Amino acid sequence: MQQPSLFTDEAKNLPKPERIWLIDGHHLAYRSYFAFEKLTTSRGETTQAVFGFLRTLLKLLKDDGDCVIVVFDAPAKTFRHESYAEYKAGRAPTPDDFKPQLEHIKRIVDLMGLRRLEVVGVEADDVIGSLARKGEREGYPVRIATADRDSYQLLSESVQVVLPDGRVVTPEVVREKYGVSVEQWVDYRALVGDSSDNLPGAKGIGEKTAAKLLQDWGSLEALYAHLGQLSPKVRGSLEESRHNVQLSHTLSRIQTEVALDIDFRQCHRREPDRMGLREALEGLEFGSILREMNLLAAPVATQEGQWPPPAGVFLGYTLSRAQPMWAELTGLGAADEGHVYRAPTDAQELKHFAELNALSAKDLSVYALCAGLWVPPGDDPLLLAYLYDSSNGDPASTARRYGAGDWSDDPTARAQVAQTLWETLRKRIGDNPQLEWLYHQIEKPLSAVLARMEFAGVALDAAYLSEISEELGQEASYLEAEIHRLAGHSFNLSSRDQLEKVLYDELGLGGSGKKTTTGKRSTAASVLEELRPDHAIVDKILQYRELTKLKNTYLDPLPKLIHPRTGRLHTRFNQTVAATGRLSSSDPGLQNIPVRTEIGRRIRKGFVAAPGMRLVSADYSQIELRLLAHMSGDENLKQVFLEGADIHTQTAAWMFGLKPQEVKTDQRRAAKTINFGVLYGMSAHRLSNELSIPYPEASEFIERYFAGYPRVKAWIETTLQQGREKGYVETLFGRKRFVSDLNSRMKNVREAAERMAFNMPVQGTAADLIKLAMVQVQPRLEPLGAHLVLQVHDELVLEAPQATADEAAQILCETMKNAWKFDVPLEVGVGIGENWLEAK
DNA sequence: CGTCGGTCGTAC
DNA sequence: GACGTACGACCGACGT
Repeated sequence: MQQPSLFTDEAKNLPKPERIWLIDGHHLAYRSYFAFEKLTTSRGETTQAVFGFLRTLLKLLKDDGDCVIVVFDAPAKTFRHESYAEYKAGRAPTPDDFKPQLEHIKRIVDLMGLRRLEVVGVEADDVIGSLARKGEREGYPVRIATADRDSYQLLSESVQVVLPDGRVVTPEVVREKYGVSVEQWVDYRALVGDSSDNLPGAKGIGEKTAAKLLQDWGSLEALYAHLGQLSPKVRGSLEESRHNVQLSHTLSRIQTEVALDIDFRQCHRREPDRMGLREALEGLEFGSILREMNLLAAPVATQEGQWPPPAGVFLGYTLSRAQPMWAELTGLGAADEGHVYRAPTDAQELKHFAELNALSAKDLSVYALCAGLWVPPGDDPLLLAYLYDSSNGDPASTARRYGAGDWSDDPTARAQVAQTLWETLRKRIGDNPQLEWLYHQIEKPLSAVLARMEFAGVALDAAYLSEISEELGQEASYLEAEIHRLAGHSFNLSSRDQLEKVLYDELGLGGSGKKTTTGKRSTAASVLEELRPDHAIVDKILQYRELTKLKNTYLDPLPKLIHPRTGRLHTRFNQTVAATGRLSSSDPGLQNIPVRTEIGRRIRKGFVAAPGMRLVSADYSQIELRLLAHMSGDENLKQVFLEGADIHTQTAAWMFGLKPQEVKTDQRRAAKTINFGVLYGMSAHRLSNELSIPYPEASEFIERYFAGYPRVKAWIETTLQQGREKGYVETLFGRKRFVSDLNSRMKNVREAAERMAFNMPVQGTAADLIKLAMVQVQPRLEPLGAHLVLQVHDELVLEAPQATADEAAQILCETMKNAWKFDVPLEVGVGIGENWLEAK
């Protein structure tokens, strides 16, 4: 597909360019910085000014742009000049992340073969003004690309301004829109002013008045010469603002007589440096611009091939809805290098393949299972993209980011995107053996395990859940009536805004002073807990909240999601969502089924084994702390686990310098809270709340904790150091998470980034581990007629025939324990039951 | 009428 | 002065 491009080879050295383009580089970049939505690379580098600049430039030039001069302010400037420029720009000093972007822009301008011009000691405006006049004198049509309205003074028969949105401004446009001639433009600007350009103008004189005055009197000079003949109001304003008007006039006036040694005949565009451009744009992750500039490897002319295709193709497909268990196939196609294949829209066509290579291959595989076929997912470029950078997970934005094309609704186009993305990412990952290993040993085989789990689903006792729902519903409506009575009127209890008014305004409760992010007074449970003694209504509200939460989130929705054909509940296990490498579960999410409260546990009982079967649940004990022990190498922490001691008691012993048997319950409780909190970066503030102890004491506890486990502290520091230097942190197996903001100067931003950064390696290694266990255990369950049904981060649930349940439990437990060898042993708790609660 | 950000609450 | 990772219900503002 040949399309007009900036980079076709047609731009030969012609004797005389047809048109001169003058690009206000600095101004367009600066405007893009603010006008475009914030954009960063996966490494956290801000890029929207570069992106916006290029987008605008490409749009404006299209294929017309033989002689293009991009003008920037020269770096060597006097202090006076700089403050003057900033005054003129009317903005705060340039943001820190703008300058690096400007450097990218300049480099790219050079790589594109455009003429870049910086004249020391002359502002870009004045360079452009002088070039425009020069071009005009020499008989060229001139176009100036800028958003700066001061440039209108340069307009003439042959000089036009093009705004970033593509609109062309001519003298007629100015006359029509503003009612003044271009010769009057500077005077007009001086009168009206412009707050965004920080031109003060004349107080009280707006666009209409200014235009009228200039129409009547011709010029600013004439106005001031005839002040006596003006209305008192206008005269007063002009006199009072004389200084500002003069200043605005000076600031707006663009120099046009700067002598510049430029020969437009020498400004023809040079051949772009394609390799350099490609590298630069890839580094910036501008996939869409790479495509637009036709910089990607020339796509081999695609031919229509005969269906069925040879093995090894990538499939593209569309489903009627996102949940494959509930979807119909609406389109199917395939692509390899050089061919596309259109397929009949029929699941049976998938029989042609031993495995399904596709973007989101697991979904297609699950769909195939619904249609009675088991074809495991094969290669999935999205899994590679996710390993390459765990912020990649959705097909559309990933395809765009790496220049693999638009994620359209056409199945063959999707297949081509899959093919392209696969090639691109394979190259990028090629030199990283850990990511290769994660792909081949974990993510790819795991996708097949997950497909079967999703299709297997889990049985639900709907009648039992509906009984609970009924009971909770009655209890809730009783509580609601009571709450309305205590409040003195009825209101929507589900509205936290209305509740806020009732509690704090009408009933005058004090509150903890805790505010939400938007400044409202919080009604969260932790706040209400403190208010409980102050008014009887509070306890009722907390109860009401618990009941309706469980009813509305679990009891009522879950039975509706039972599949009519299987009679079971089928969650989706998302493999490319969580930033740490964990799985997520949705439609419905089954990784947050209640268990902590009594009613919560009743809900868990509703998850049951099929008749004649048992549920087996196995969970890692203290997995993250064990991995922390291994990864930090802390001898004390390792010793706790090597000895099989109680981690919380032993931690208290380290902290308080006691023997384990001397540890008091409060001390153990404190240690337990810190053990849980340390990996999340819990603050002393939070700890003092949690334990109801004074802040200094909480602070001291944390110090003692790190004193007891010195290498833990060191490991956190090392991890953060790596994050700051490399831009990413990683798990034991090399799964990466890029974390920006570790070098932010804003304390709260930086510290939030730090908590993410040192949490990920531990949370992510735990995720790697259980995924590995899942891949290992799956084939061993098959002979027993058992199969996995759920994964909840550190827990696996399987369903096994009653006869083999014990053996399945044993295998599950052993596989989890031995999935990988660490410096500390892994403990796994296991249980068997007719429902999930019993099994745990 | 749908979408989306904010708030809240479940899990690990 | 915010404790990491998710999903999802509900409200209310906003756009069609």
